[in-house]
Amino acid sequence: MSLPDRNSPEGLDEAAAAAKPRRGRRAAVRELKRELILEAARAVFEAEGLDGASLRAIAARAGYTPAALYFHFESKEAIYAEVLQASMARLGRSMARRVARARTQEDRLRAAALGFYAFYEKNPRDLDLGFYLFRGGMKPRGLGPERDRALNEALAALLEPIATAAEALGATRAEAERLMVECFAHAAGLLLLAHTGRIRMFGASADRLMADYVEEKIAMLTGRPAAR
Amino acid sequence: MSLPDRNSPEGLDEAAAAAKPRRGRRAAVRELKRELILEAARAVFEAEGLDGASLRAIAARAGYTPAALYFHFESKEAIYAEVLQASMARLGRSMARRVARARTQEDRLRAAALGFYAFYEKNPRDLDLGFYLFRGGMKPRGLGPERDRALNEALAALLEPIATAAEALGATRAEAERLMVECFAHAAGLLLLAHTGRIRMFGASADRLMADYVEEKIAMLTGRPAAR
Amino acid sequence: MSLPDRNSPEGLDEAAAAAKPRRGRRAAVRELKRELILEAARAVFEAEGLDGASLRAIAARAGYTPAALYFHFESKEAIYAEVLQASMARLGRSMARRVARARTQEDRLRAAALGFYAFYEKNPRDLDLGFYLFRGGMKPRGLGPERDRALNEALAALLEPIATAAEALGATRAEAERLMVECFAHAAGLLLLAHTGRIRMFGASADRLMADYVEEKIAMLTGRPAAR
Amino acid sequence: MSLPDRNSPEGLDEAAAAAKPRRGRRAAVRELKRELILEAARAVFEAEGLDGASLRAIAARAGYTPAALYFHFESKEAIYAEVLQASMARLGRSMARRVARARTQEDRLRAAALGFYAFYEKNPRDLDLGFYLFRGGMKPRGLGPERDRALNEALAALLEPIATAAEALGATRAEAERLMVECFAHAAGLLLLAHTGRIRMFGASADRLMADYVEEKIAMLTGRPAAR
DNA sequence: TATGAATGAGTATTCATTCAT
DNA sequence: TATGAATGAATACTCATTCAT
Repeated sequence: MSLPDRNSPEGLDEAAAAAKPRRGRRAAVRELKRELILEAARAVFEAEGLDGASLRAIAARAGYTPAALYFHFESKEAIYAEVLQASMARLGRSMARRVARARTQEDRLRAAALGFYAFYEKNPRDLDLGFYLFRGGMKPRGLGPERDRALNEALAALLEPIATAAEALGATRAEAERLMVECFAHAAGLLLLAHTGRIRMFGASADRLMADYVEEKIAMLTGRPAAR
Repeated sequence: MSLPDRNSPEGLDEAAAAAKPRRGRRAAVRELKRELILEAARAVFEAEGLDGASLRAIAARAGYTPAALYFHFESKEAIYAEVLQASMARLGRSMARRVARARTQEDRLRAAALGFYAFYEKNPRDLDLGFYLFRGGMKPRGLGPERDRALNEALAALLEPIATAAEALGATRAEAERLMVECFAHAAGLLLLAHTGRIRMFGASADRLMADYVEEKIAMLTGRPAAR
Repeated sequence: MSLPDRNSPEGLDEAAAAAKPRRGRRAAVRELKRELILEAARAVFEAEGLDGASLRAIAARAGYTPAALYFHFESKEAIYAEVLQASMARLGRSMARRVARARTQEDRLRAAALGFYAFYEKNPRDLDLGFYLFRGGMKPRGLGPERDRALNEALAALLEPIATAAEALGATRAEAERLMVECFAHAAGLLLLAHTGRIRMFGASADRLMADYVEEKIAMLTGRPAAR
Repeated sequence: MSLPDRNSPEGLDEAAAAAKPRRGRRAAVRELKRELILEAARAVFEAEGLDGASLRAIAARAGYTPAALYFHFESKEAIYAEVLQASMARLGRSMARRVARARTQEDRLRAAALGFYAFYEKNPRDLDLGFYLFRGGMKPRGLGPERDRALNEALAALLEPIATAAEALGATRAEAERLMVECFAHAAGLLLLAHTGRIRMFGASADRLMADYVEEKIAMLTGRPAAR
C-alpha cells in the first residue's frame, strides 16, 4: 500500500508538484544528470587516463555538448576528481563490508588488507583510475593542490581499517601503521604487476602472493608460524 | 703510400673517403647525433612524461628542428623506447656491479634485490621513465606491441640475478622465481609510494622498509630468524 | 486588524493586491529591477567595454541569471544603449547646472564648453562608455542603426548649450555652431589623450589646455586678447 | 640585355642556386610571405578591430591554415603590433615627404601639423588601426606592455617634426612641445568626429577646421593676425 | 518573472607529422 | 641530413541566446 500522507515535504499536493516540481525533485533530477555524466566520464577516463581523455569524448558519451558539462562541473579536472572520489568511496564500502563480516581479530586484519587488494583486482578500471594517485608527484599539479589534498585524506581514511585491526591484534600504534604501509605497498606493487601483465610473464598468481604476504605478516604479529 | 688492405671492411680509398667519408666514420657520426638526441629526449621525457613531452621540445633541446628527428627515429614512441632501454641498461649494469662485489651468497641476494630498489631510489628520473612499464596496459598501445615485447624481455633479464642468487641459497627454481617476483612487487610498491610522497604521508622510510623486507625473506629462506 | 485605507497609492484592497498587484505597483517594481540591472551593466561595461563585457558578468553582478535579463532587455546591445543614454543624461544635467550658475554671457560659454570637458574628466568611466560613440564607424553596426540615431540626437542636444551661449555673445548661428563643434573636437581630443596617458607622456596638463583653448576662443569672439 | 655577372652575391652559379637557394633568396621568400599575411591581417583588423578579428579569418584571407601563421608570428597580438607599426611608418614617411617639400619655416609647421591630420583623413583604415593607441588605457594591456611601450615611442617620434618646426619659428622647447600636443589633440578630436560621422551631423568640414586651427596657432606664434 | 540546462558556433593555441627544398 | 613551412585534427573553454519549466 502506498502511504501518501507522510509528513515529509514531498507529496501533499500533486497538482502543484506537477506544475512546479519541488526543490527535492529538481535537485534529484540534477543529481541524476550529474551521475550520468560521471558514469560516462568514468568510462572515458578509465580507457584514456586523465590527460588522454577529452571533454568532447566525455560529453559525446553522455549525450551532451561539451559546453553543457560546464553547467555541472567546473573543469575536466573537477570531473576526474569526482570520478576518483566515487571510486574510493566504493572501495571504502567494500572494505567496510568485509571487515564487518569478519568474526575474529585476525580475520579483520585479513579482511582489511586483502579487501584493499581484492577490490582493485576485481575492478581493474578503478585501478586505472586510481593510478592517478600514484602519479600525483610527477607533474606539478594534476588536479590542483586542493583536490590533491582531499584525495590524500580520503586515501589515509581508506587504509585506516588495516591499522585498526593490527592494533586490535596487539600491535602498538607505530607498528600498526608500519604494517598498514607495508600492506599498502605490497598490494600496490602486486596490482601494478598484475595489471600490466608483468606477473603473468613470470607465471605467478598475484592474489595468491598477496594472501601469502598477509599470512606471513599475521604470523609475525601473533608469533605463530605462517601456514604457507 | 696508402695501406689499402687494413682488415676493416671500410677504407680502401682515402681520397674518396675525404669526399664521402667511409661507412664507419659516417655511421659513428650518425650514432653520435642519435645519442645527443636521446640525451635531450631523456631530459624532456623525465620532466614531462610520454604524453606530456612534445617532439618540438625534444628537438629544441637537441638543437634540431622537429622534422630533423625523423631522420633518426621513426616516431616519438620510438624515441621513448630507446630512452627507456638505455635506462634499463644502466640499471642492469648497476645491479651487476653490486652483485659482483658481494662475497657471500646471502649478500648476492641482498645486492640484487636491494640493487633494483636502490637504483630507482637514487635515480628518480629513471623511475619516472620506467613507470611506463607499469602503465603499459592502460592505453591500447603505448609504444606498439613489438617494442613492448622487447621491453618485457629486457625486464626479465634484469631481474634474473635475484632468482639466481636465491637458487644459490638453496631455493628451487620455482621458489627462486617466486621470490624474485615478490621482491620486484614490493620494491615497485614502495617506490611508487615513496616517489609520490604517499609514504611520507605516513611517516615511514621506504628504503628501511625495503631492507627489512629483504631480510625477512632471507631469514625465511635460510631458516634463521630475521634481524629486525 | 488591517488598515485598508492608507493614503498611499497602493493598498485599498490588500487581498487583490496580494494576488495581483495593480499596474502601477507592478510597473514600479519592474522599473526598479531594470535600474538594478543597468547599474550592474554600467560597472561591467565601464570595466570591459562593449565587446569585452559578457552578459554572464552583468547578470552575475546584478544577482541574476543571464536568461533573466532577456525579460528586461532584448539584447546586450540594448542594455549598452540604455546605459549610455543614462550617462549622457547625467552629462546633460551637469552642464545645465553649471550654465544656470553662470552670471555673464561669457561665463555661460565657459560653463558649457568646460562643463562638457570637466564631466568626462571627473567621470572617466562615463568616458569609457562614451567612447563607443567615437568608434561607431569601426564595426558595421554596433548597436543597430536605430539606437545609433537616437544617440546622435541626444548628443546634439547635449552640445546645444555651447552654441546658445556663443550666440548670446554675438555670434551668428553658423559661427556658434562652428565654435560648438570646435570645442567638442578639442575636448574630445584632449580627453582621448589624457585618458590614455598619452598626454602625461608629453608632460602636459589636459584641463589647463582645455581652459586655455576656451579662453582663446572667447577672446576671438569678443575681440579681446586672450589671457594666456 | 641581361647583365648576369654583376658582382652582387646573387647570380654566379645558377645551377647551385636552383638546387639550394641562397640565404638571401630564402629570407626574401619568407619576408614576402610575412608581408602577404600582414596584408591580410591589415584588412581584417581594419574591419573587425583587435578583439573582433579572429586568427582564423586572417589565416583564411591569407590562404593559410591558422596553425601556419604561428610559423611567422607568435600570436595575434604580435601580428597586430606589426600591422600597426607598418601603418605608423607610412604615416612617418608621409609627414617627412610633406615637410621636405616645404620652403619656409611656417610651411614646415603647416606640413607637419596638417600632414598628421591629412594622412589619417585620407587613410581612414589606418585610423581605425591607430585607434588602438587611443584605447590603450581601457583594458589593462592589449598587446602586452613591451609592445605598448614600443608603440608609444614610435608615436612620440612621429609627432616630433611638429615641435621641431615650431622651435624653428622661434618658440621655446616648452612652447613647441605644448603646441605639438595641442595640434595632436585637435587633430585627434577632429578625426574622431569626422571618422564617426559626428561632424557631418553638424554640417562642418573637418579638414577646413583643422587648417584654420593651424593658421590660428601660427598667427599666435608669429604675432600676425590669422587669415580666417 | 526567473531559472537551469542546453546548444552551436566560436576562440587561440598546440601537436605530430609530412614534404619540397 | 636538415630545414622551414604547412597541414589537419585536436584541445579546453567561453559566448549570447533559447526554452521548458
